[in-house]
Amino acid sequence: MTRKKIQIKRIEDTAARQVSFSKRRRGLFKKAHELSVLCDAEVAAVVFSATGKLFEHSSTSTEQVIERRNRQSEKGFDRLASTTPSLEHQLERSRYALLGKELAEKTHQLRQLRGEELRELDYEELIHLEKLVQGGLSRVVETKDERFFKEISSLKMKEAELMEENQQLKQQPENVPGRVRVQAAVTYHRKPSESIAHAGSSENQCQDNNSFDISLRLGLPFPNSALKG
Amino acid sequence: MTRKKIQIKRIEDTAARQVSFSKRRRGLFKKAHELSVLCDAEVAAVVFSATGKLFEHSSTSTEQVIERRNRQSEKGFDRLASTTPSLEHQLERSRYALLGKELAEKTHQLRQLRGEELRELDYEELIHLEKLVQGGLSRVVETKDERFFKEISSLKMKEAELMEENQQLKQQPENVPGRVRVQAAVTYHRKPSESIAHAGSSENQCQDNNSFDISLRLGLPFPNSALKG
DNA sequence: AACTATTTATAACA
DNA sequence: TTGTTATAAATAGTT
Repeated sequence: MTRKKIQIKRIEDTAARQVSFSKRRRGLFKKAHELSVLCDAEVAAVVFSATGKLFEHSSTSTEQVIERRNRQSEKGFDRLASTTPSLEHQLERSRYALLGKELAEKTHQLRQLRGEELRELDYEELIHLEKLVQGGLSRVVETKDERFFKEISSLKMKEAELMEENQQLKQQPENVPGRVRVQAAVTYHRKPSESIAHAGSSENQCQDNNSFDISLRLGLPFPNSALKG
Repeated sequence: MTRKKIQIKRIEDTAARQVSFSKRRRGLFKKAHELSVLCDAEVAAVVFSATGKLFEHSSTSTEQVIERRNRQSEKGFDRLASTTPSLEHQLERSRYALLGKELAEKTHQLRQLRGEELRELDYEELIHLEKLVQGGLSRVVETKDERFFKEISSLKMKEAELMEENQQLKQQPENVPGRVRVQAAVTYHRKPSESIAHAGSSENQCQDNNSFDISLRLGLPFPNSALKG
């Protein structure tokens, strides 16, 4: 809160959000530390970044604080736990339920972002959702165009290089040490004329060009997942 | 840290310590809240006072955050695994793992729909994603405009009805059986003239109109969830 | 609980 | 990322 007062709502700019996250996380942990020391308290703070990374700070150990918290809040549950199958089982059950809840929530959010299940949203919420989706769309388009532009430039550069090379080769028709390079140039030149017959010429070219190989998909944790459902 | 700088060490004066505890605890929770909202993070803070009282704050639920933390380090399973690898347990564990995988996938999809983590998508996938988001946006806008239009029409109809009613009443100034309706009409007529003095006349009118009550939010399964993150 | 004089935290910028 | 700085926010001591 400086240089300018900000509203407490999601920071849309990704870079700024990440910077803020780092700084504020440090700030939070410092405050937690001070509280524990100054006031003789036991404090634990657990933070997950938007990317799912875990950060934690604790005056003792997070385990210990969680354990103490469980003891504190459970009290009446112990008797029930001993009667039913096993404590472990119950724990697992509740963890499972919690996970299911999270999953349901995320599924619901997904559907809303895709423009479904909007009946339950009021006017203001719809406007907010629109802004959210609009923001997402902008970023997608931006990324797409960026990549498009890069690939175009890369292709143009390569084209220019090859044309120049060919020009030089034409000027010295019978040059023995340059033979291999001549073949490469010829291969390149043949392709476009071939592809008039086929439809997907640009895609074929892509496969020939290493810098154009965008099959990062093999490294995807969830290949194409966002696109299919 | 004011009036005088203090050292970060246990405050010896009991009263001062308690006051500081209250103030700083609130401060910590506020910071935790801000971090979660601004940076789209999941945050939980657990505090035990020196007297053993438990305070906690969490962007979602403390349970959920603790659970996620367990999942993250995947140490939660180790305990179970070391005890009884019964068939039942194994089944449950695999179901749990499956659920976790789904959750991770959905989380990832959500981020992509919001225009993040796009690096791993190739050009075609980006185009597909763009269409998807565009479709969602269209539906959101459509729904929003539909609702807007409905409310406008409803208001206009109401206005027309009332105007007609007033017109009729003006033509028969002293009509005994119509007395109740005259009062209603007069009430309606007085409002706008009153509201010249006040500023927010339109808002006041809205509150009078049931069809304009858009507080469906109370029925939301996950209130605002899709909109906040 | 309020009030402020200060210290701290931090948003924007570099 | 790391640092700087102008300003907002938190809060120690006080009432």
